[in-house]
Amino acid sequence: AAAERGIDPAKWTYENIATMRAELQNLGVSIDWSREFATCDPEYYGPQQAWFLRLWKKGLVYRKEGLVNWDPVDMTVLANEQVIDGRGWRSDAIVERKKLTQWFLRITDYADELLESLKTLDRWPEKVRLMQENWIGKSRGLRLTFPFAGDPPPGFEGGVTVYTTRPDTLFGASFVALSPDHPLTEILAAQDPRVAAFIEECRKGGTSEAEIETAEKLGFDTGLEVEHPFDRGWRLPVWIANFILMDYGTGAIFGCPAHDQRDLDFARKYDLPVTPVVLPPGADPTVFSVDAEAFTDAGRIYNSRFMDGLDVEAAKAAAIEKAEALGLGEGATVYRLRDWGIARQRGWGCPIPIVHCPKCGVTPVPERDLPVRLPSGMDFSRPGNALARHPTWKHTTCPDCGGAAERETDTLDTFVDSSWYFARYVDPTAAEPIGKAGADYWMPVDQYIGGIEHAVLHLLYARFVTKALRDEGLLAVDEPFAGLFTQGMVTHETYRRQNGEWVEPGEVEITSEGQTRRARMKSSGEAVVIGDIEKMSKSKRNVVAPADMADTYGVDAARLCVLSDSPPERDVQWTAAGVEGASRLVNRVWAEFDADPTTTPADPARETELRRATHKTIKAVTDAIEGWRFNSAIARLHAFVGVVRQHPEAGPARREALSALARLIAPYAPHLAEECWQRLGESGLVVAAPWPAYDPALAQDEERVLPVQINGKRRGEIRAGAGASEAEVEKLVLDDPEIARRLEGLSIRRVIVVKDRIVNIVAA
RNA sequence: GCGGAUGUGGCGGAACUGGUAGACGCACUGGAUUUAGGUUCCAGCGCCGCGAGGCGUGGAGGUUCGAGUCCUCUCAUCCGCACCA
Repeated sequence: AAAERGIDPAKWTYENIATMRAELQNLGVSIDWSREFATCDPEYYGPQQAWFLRLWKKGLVYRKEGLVNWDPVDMTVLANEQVIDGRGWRSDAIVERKKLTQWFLRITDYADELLESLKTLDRWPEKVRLMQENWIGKSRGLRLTFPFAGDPPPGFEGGVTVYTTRPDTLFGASFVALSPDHPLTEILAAQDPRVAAFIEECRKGGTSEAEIETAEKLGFDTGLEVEHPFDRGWRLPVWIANFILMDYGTGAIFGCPAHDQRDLDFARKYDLPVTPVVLPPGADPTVFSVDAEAFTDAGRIYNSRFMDGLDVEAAKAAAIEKAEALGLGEGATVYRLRDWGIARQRGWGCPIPIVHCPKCGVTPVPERDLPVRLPSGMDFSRPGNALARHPTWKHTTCPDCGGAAERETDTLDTFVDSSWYFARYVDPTAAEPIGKAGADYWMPVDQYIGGIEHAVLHLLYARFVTKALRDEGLLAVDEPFAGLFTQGMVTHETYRRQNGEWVEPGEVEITSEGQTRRARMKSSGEAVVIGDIEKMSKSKRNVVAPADMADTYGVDAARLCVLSDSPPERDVQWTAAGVEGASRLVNRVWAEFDADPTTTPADPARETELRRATHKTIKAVTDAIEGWRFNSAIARLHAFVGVVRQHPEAGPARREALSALARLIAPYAPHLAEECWQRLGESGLVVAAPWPAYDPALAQDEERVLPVQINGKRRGEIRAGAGASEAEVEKLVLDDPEIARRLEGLSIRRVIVVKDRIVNIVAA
């Protein structure tokens, strides 16, 4: 964003922060600003570098080759988001998957704990725990080696080792397939230009799993053959296939087309055999066949020699036992979770505090020399790493030998920044990365709030970093967030100029002609393309701030409007419609406090009526807030104001009602509430006043209206006292002339009375 | 492709554990106040039907005295898929 505007990213970032801080303050959001920091402050990323080095010394940080999106025209690494349909967003060149030495954090060392301690997070949404469980993807299976028929290819030892979660289907194998990134594939590519060409074909396009998994399946028959581990006379062809990920399992699979859909698609395309070995319950083994759809459910094993007749689970165990006895495999636990690649080739980020010395190798910067600061004057006008091409920054001396050396020019993924900031808030100026006294007092975070889009990555990284820092003695908790609430996405229409540039909604003027809506730039009149409704994001620029609404209607109306629209966990399409209603509520509330009450003496029945409404409202609003149903709470306040207005008589009931109203509305409309509180003659601030309590006896009606159904259809209603017994209610129903008329000619089979709820008569 | 959600009037949504579907708000319609417009107030407002009544919670089945809610299948949309963060 800064490069697009030709300004320094630091300036851009701090200006944005200032804007947002002003907006939050204007909205009256209660934040302890004394603890504020930015993750791009050296005072923050310095301590981050300190713990990074501690993890490095511990072996939790390491370097290995990883795949990146490479734009061959701009000669730069692209983020997945910058790869559109396999092409670079600026250059439009076909992106290649390229290997680069990268920095990684060993999150997989914590895979089991990350999975197990999900169970302790009882104040997290079930769906998030489920998504994390699936993401970690623990599976029990078999690691199994298929020996080569004949000698292995030159330069390669042993056979092809695959991992499978379905060893029960081994007799349905029809091929073995390697990832294009498998070591054997690379050896073959060096020997055979056709293999090299095939790999090159496979590497076209981005690195994202979605892209790889939805790409058309491509295969290459290497001509090599392996022996089936359970029948050495049975030979299987070795293919290379683009849908096999090097990062999962062993980077090689055996294909069982009858019982795996991807294998089946592959087998159909390349005309490989399809042999069913799991018989669906009730199917006839002489007739059953697999056509276009693989059978992946449980059944009975057949066509499988020593496993015949077993169920799927028993056969898995039998196959693992057999493989172990043969010395060709062993039962294995495998995780889908991969180590976390944290290096970015971007100038604007936390520098990795490492020096590369020609003599000493990879050398950490001593703690006394931290923070390693970003230089000023980086050139962001071209794509690529501005830090790497800075003229002087990287040249330094080796902290160990004192000889000439170069700094690491990769920076840390900003996910690292966001994985521990909450622990820095406990003491933002502490000398240690995390102030102990503060952490002991504040951690874990009682209630964390974030968008559902963070369900896996951010929340998993933060959990991992917490555990890693705990093991370093920097934290004493196992989990960072005791409670989690996931907000829905706020979405808005997107707009693009003719040149493809995203445009902010504020710059666009919309006109409607009947059904068609057109958009154009307010400034130039240039036609703008109206795009999809998507989550608000900086990159798509479809962000709207509530500030405009506050300017027109006041902050309290804006707050009420935002909160009353929909429950917070649900996605919302941003609209200013509804702010009128919020504004009216503010005015109506004030009108009640501002009005001179009538001096008519209060009628006891009306007093009670108002008191009941007050106590019911307190209960409903309190319950709604505790259940995060802010929209329902506001609906109840709307209704309550109407009742208060119907009871203008001065008296204790009205005073009780107004006192409750001021306190109940305070979280939503704090400025209004304080004015109302003062008008009541109360001292102090309403935010400091106790939350109103309700009397349970007053918070319910004395009498209930029970609908009466006949055969499930509503046919009338009766009035009964609250808590009336089934017998009492049944008598009232049967005595009701209207019900009796309805039942003429019918005989009653059964009367179902649900206390205080409903009556249903089954009659024929 | 895989994982997770969501789907209710013209619109945002309500309905806590299976028990009156549509609270509350927006929009709209009519009326009162006003010279007029706006504000404010009152009333109406799921669909079909003159009515009795019938039909209605994406679609198709099922369980139940009773289903928006539970089960099976299905469709659509959204979020995530490891370099947007």
